[in-house]
Amino acid sequence: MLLNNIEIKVDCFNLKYTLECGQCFRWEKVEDEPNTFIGVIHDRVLKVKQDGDTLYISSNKEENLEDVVRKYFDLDKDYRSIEKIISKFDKNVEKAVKNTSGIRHLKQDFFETLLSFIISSNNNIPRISKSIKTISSKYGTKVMFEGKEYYLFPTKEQLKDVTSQEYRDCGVGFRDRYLKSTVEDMLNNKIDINNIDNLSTEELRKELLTLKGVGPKVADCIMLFSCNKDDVFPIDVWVERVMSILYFREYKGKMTKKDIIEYADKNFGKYSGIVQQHLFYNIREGKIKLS
DNA sequence: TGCCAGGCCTTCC
DNA sequence: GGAAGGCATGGC
Repeated sequence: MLLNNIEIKVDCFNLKYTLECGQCFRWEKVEDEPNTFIGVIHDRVLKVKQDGDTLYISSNKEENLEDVVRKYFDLDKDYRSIEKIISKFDKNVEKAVKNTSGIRHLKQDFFETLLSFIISSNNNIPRISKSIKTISSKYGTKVMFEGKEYYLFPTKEQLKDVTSQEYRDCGVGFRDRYLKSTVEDMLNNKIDINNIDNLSTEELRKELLTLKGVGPKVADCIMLFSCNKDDVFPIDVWVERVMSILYFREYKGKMTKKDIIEYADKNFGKYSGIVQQHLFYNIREGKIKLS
């Protein structure tokens, strides 16, 4: 038993759904320990177990542990009320939320999320995770936890001299030059990360789209999973699929991304991102049937 | 073997 | 401004 174990009471929170719904890539399920995950976030390793309405947390770093966890898992937002509100949008959302209640949007590190979702484009989750793990172990800071080595995601300074070829050696494929270019831009403070909270969703999207490898989908994911912007609606192949089935059946697959965004803005509004995440997870896990 | 993956960039109209 | 093609790599 570690000295820095803490317990936190939670409501409307599902650890498994939150970590396995595709918004993060650095958590692993612990074998033989039910509902327990280990992940590297920000400046530390976390081991988190959920048992009912209690989280049991240990870490290699005690400093501000509860604050870090509360912020990372967005524990101070009232998701129970939000789920109640969005469940009234329509029967599809109601059913999806019922299936995957307790998904929360993480507040992940901006730089890590930026690079992770550049890597995610036209890629699959296992390979994305593998590439990020390789980059971290090559260039990030080593930390020890429970006798094992873990690596923090590298800072932009730690990636300063990494070449395109070296990124490619980490398995990122053609995205190598996007990473190189974006790291350079971040080193030159092209985006002021201290000012992100002061920007509107539109202002921030505009800035993100100036980075190589960041298109509309990746920009929306970054804003949703690291900037607390809940009013975005990232559209990937899965979301296109689920929207086609649930809301655009008469279009027979001919609807455009613009059609989908307009529908989300009009019907899901400032909760678009939360609705999106439930729909995404439902279709990907087969909880909504393809037909 | 061919298709797909949490798309984006470039080129060409 | 929109459409089409190319792109690394691993899993199935």
